[in-house]
Amino acid sequence: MKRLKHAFYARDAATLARALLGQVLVRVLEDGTRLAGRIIETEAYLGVEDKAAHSYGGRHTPRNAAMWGPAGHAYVYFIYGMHYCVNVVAEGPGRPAAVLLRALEPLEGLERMRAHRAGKIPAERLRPADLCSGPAKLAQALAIDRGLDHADLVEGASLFIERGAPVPPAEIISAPRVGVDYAEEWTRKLLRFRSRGG
DNA sequence: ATGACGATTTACT
DNA sequence: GTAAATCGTCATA
Repeated sequence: MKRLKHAFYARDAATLARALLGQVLVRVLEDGTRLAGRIIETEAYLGVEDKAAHSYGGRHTPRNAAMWGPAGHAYVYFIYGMHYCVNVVAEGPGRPAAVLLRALEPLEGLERMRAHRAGKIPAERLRPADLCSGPAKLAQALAIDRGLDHADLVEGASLFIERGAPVPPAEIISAPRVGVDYAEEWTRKLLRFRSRGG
């Protein structure tokens, strides 16, 4: 498989969000274990004009600094006091846009993902479909935390994306983004993308 | 120094 | 359907 290069990421977030569907997110653990999943759901956060984005209004804080950095790096943030979410930085300098990875279809390292997700959850509920079916779930399954904020997906060794089969436009379902009810007119915009049939 | 809140998940009624 | 869990971050002072 071939790793996606910088040019793939350096596009507007909505275009990147659609292009990421079907690509394969790869996480290499400290011990060399490879975890991978096909990206099946994304959300685009467009930049300073997007009231749902962390960069809205030009906000540039320690937390969201990665959004202002180079395309093709990770933006990982901690939310609700207990969860991490993973984004892929889009666009380029001065354009703080990113794509939130919302769901994967697990492909490699399922046992390890299950172990990461375990905790109090009964084994029966750790079917493959439950491992990466949400932004915080996939971060947990792939052991992605603040340590991977700013990680370079183009050159880095621990997190990157490999070329998969792109999802044709006709197979992409658009919907409003989740959890952004505060974003006024930006709440309704169709910036969430899902591969039909998962 | 303080306080309100969040790009979620889970369990429970 | 509703609510709890749980704390870093940021705006305000």
